Amino acid sequence: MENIRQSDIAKALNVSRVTVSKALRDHPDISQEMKLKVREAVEHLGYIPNQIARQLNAKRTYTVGIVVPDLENNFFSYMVDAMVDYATTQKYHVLLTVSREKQQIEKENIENLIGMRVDGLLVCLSQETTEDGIFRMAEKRNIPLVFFDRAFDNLPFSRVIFDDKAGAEDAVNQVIQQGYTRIAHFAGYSGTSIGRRRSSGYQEALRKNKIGLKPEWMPEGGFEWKDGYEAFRKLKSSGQLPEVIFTVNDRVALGAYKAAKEAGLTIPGDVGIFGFGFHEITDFLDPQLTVINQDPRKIGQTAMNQLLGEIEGVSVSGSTLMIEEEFIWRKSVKQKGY
Amino acid sequence: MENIRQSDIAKALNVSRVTVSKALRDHPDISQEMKLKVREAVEHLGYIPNQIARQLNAKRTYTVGIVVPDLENNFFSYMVDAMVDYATTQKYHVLLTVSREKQQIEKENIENLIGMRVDGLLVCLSQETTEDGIFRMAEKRNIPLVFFDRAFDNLPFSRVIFDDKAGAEDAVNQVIQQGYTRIAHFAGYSGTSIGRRRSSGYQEALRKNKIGLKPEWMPEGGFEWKDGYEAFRKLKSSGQLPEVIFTVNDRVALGAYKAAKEAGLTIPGDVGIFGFGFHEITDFLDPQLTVINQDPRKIGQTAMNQLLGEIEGVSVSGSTLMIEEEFIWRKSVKQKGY
DNA sequence: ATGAAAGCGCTAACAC
DNA sequence: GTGTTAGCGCTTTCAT
Repeated sequence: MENIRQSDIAKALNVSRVTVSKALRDHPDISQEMKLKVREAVEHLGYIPNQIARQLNAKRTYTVGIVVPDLENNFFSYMVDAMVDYATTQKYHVLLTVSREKQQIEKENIENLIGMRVDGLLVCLSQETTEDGIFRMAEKRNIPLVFFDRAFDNLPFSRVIFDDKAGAEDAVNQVIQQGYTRIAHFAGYSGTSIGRRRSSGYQEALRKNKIGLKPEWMPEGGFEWKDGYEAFRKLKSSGQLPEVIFTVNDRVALGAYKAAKEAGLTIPGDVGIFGFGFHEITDFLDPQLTVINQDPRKIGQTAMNQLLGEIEGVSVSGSTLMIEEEFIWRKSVKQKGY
Repeated sequence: MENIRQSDIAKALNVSRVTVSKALRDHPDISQEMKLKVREAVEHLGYIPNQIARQLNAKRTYTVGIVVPDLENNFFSYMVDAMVDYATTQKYHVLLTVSREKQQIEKENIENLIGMRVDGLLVCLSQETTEDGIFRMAEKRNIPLVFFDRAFDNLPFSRVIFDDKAGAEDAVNQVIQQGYTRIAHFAGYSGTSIGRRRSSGYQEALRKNKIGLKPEWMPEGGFEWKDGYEAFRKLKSSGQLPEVIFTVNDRVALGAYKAAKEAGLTIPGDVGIFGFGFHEITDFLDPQLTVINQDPRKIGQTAMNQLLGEIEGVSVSGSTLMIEEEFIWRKSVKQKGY
């Protein structure tokens, strides 16, 4: 059985296709009797409207495109989950693409999605991305676009991002209030805005508390557990171990745990560790990670909501929405109790 | 700037729209000179073909629909990641939906995707699903569909599933070969095919080794960490602790770890634990989990490959593809060294 | 080598 | 109340 069309129903009922079209959309033109007949035929024949045809006509697809760097990272999969959830409640469809952290793939994804005539775009920049050409062209085409989690600063699109600087500063400050002064930071890359914001919160907290910065305590590396592992080993072999390490994310914290344990050090006894993070993994770390908690669902929901708002013309583009973070004390940093 | 069309290019070049259409698709009819001109104009005007119009005409969308129970579960997000990856290399788009483990939402998702005229469907059944009506209708409509990870047995669609029975049987057998006889199984739900297959592999291994089954050592509960936690506590308070526990998945293992540690028991000294699992979490468990390793990317890749094959008419529907699992000894079960 | 005509399935404007 | 006409942007015969 092939797909059946409105005209098939029309033929079966001996009326014109337009009558059917109108009946389906409950147009006042059509009599109740006719509508009933049509509905029966729809049921009986298993008619499902061809959205493609509708979309061509309406010049609208009720579809949004998502470009995400990676879905294996649970952080992103939570965001996408929340986006799909919210889109579905609003009767929008979701076309999903993955950039694999590559600028070139990201660009192709966006072009493909524009070809598919999505009503709007949700993008989280790849770590590589430095060129904004493709975004300029989206701007020219008036395509609603919202950045989430990672964004360009100098483009007229809305952005939904965590308030990392405030989160980091608050956390480091709380740790300092507990009496710590020797606090290192495993900083990811300063080439990314994420890395910069977190580092700047850290530095701000030290500065406000009149604690000097030590470059050797702010090693850059990356965002994976291997990077935390390496950074810890280097720090250890330098003989300059701090009291507490603030890691740029939970994967880096994981690596630091591993290296610390291998070196025969206990957490938090010999060294405390805390960092940005978000989900159940950090509950099961031993000891539980003290964390600046990020809720990826919040960012996903907010971003989709903002985008749909812009599409429907009820929200203004170019907004910056900051998502709050919460510092949660757990076992991996000792509370001295000052 | 609005979207521009082929006719705009045609106007600019003073030729007919058909000439442009042909030039774009490198049709032999058109002169090199003309093609160059067209390409320049495309570049200059920023023309991007309207795929919606193409799709309506071609009666094909080069889009596949995915229905997945949940994206927060890393197990599924890995699968989806692999699917998107593979689809992209084959120039297919992906429409993503999430069923939240609800039969009703799953059904609506499938209807929506059919309305969007996807070329094929990839579905992982929700835990609730018992009715196959919607799948019967997909069958009638000749829509290629491939089940992944969770499937109906009695429908003429292809299925890509882990060979859990073999995996469980092999693992339990290996453990028995190490000299263990007192092995319990935290079994999830026997209402799911996953639960049944894993349990049946466990039972088969015991039977073949002439070890009696003890119902009190095969508690059912669920698939979350709380369930492993509860099951362990019950077992402990019954005073009937086995030497080794085989858990239906890694989350249940996690719960068992937690309960064991709270009870002051060491792993693997007082009790060994192993189970189905797949990703980095199990590397960071302390001790590392001995695991029947499942690779969700394999299932995702294979399922997408099978579906696209069926769409293109080169693969036969109704196939069952079994994905192999690998038993990996790590620290959570002692190898006695027999 | 180029173009005119028709159609993909649906909707909107305007008759009858 | 129901039907006719035209068009969304593109492709595919079939003429010229």
